[in-house]
This record gives sequence, C-alpha cells and structure tokens, in this order.
Amino acid sequence: MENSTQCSQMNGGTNMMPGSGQEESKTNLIVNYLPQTMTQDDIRSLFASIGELESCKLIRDKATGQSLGYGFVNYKGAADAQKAINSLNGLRLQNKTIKVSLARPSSESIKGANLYISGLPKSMTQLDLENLFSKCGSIITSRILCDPQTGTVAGGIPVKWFDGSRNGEDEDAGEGSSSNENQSISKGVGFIRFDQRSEAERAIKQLNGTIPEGATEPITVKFANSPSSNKNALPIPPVAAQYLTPTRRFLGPIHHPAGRFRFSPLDSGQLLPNNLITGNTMNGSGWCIFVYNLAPETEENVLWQLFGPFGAVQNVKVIRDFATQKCKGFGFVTMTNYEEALMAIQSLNGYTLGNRVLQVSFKKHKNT
DNA sequence: CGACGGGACGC
DNA sequence: CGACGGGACGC
Repeated sequence: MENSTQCSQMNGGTNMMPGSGQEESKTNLIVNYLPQTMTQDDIRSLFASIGELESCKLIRDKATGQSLGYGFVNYKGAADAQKAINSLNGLRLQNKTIKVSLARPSSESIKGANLYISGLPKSMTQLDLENLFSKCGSIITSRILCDPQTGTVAGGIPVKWFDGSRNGEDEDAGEGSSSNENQSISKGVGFIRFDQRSEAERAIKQLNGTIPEGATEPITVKFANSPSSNKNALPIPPVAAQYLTPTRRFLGPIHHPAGRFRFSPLDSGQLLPNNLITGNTMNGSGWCIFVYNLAPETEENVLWQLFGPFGAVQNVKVIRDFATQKCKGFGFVTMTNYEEALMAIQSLNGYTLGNRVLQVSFKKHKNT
C-alpha cells in the first residue's frame, strides 16, 4: 500500500519530516527500548503529558508477561504524535534511551526482516554498513556490536544514541575527534532490519559471502534469530517484585520535565543515618550505594538489573582491577530518590546472587 | 574474614 | 575460527 519509500529510511534528515506529504497514520507511534520495569500505565502517563491518547499498549511476552521492551502509543491528533516524537525520542529512562517513531502499518510483509551479519571488517562503521545494504532496500535499523568493556565510560551509559535509522549521522558533529579512534571496538558483527522481508531476502542473496570493498574476507548474511530467547536478564527481578505491586507502582524516569508523582512511604525523618545527613553520600544528585561481594566477571548490566526495579538509577559502576579487568568484588550504584535507594538496600542486602550473598549499604565516607 | 571509585574549581 | 542488539510491528 505504501510506496516502499515511506518514512522508514530517514537518513539524512532530522526527525521532522522534510516535506513529504504522506498523510497516512501519523498518530500511531512505536516506542522502542523501554526499560524493563516500565508498565503500560507508566508509558501512558508519560505520553499523555504531551496530548490526548487514543490508545496505549505495551507488548508483553504472552507466556511470561514480561515486557518485550516496546509498545504502541496512538494519539488522537497527528500534531501531538509529532510533538511526542520531537520531545520524547531519545529520552533516557534508567539505563535505556527510548526511541519514539511513527509505527508502520501492521503487515505480514514487514515481519522477519532482521538480518544478522558477521565477518565485518573491524574498520567498518555503521554508516558503511548501511551504505552496503541500502541498495537492497529500505533500512529501518542498523547496528554494529561493540566490545562492551570499552564502552564503560564514566556515567555508565555506553549508549551512543541510537542507530542511524533516523537522522543519518550527526556523529560528525558530536565529539569531533572520536570518529577515528572509535572508542568502542567493533566485534565484527551487526544487524540490519529492513522494511520488508523481501528486501532482507534480497540482501542475503546479493551480499552473503561477498567481500566488502576494501576488505579481505567475505561476510555472512543471514536472518537473525527470533527474539524469543531471553539470553541476558537476571533470573528474576529479585525481591523487588514485592515493591512493584500495583498499589505502589512507581515510575522510573530519572529526570523529565513533567515532574512525576512520588510516593513517600516514610516520613520519619530520623531514618536518615547520621553520617548521611551531612551529605557524604548525597552527591548533590543522588544517593550512592555500595555493593559488595560481586563476582569477578560482574558487569554493569547486572547492577542495572538489580537496582532498576526499585526506581530511578542514575549510574552504576563496577570497580575492576586495572590489569585483569576483573571486578574487584564491589561496585557503586547511584539512585535519585532516597526512599527508593533505601528500599533497594533493604531488599538487596543479603540477597543471594549466584552463590554469593551481597552486602548492600549506603556508601561510606572516605575517611571515617 | 575480607570492603567504599574516579575525576576534579574552568570563570 | 568467531556470534544474536537495547527484545522493532500489536504475545
């Protein structure tokens, strides 16, 4: 129905449509990369702050009920939908950067259009990859996997903003110099999602086994695995579950103009430890939590997953030995709200992770 | 048992 | 050799 060149391939443009007069469904949005803990109501309240909604749906795993990390938000008016894209696309929520874009009309032909590509030269950038595949069709998303370890910059969020699927590349304007010395090292594998499955099939036929210009080895192009297997993600959102009952569900957004509601179950001011009132751990922007007895191979995502369910997590840090890059057994988590930090500590202190019993407390002052 | 980072006024 | 994203189309 739509002219294959819909708004899907918006390279080169910003996220406001240049001037193509496509008046299809400009009210329905797809929201991707939602934090695991966000509920449908969380999403609704976030997007309803922009304008009146027609509907809102979080997609969940049918069997487990777990969020699949994306959903659909349909506005009554197209202007509000566009406004939501402009203001919420790229919003950081917990450890995620959400993506907000127009949803394509649901159709069989767009399913199974995701490709897995391996054997890429390390020097190949996301843009190179797109250039290679764009001749086969309209690219929705592209991505090159990078070594996670190099991405652990202070701030804990290795997100380099998302895929070049929408605004081509503004990275040249970004860090100026970082283009060459690619701070993160490509693993030589990547993904391309096409608009249509037929385009993906074409890409396999045309590009599988071929050697990219300037490369020496052929690449492998195949369909990506179905996203059914849940590889990462801790066994369970530990004890946090009991705090996430409907009666006291809380929204996780860290900082967003629309000040969110916040419950405060504890009013007794003396709950604050003495050494905390002075502001030792209260860094002006958050409460720093010390986590002890982490396994040597612990990575940042473990801390995100452990603490995320309790509320707004600003930052996590796994302390590693410089030489071995193994975790030294402890790490830090900074949470925005005291109540949430306290609940996380109370719930996770003594929690058995793997075969280790965690010790979790507010970070102590350096010299006391 | 053990155990609390790292960068950092920047007008 | 290698390896499945941050779960992208209504679960």
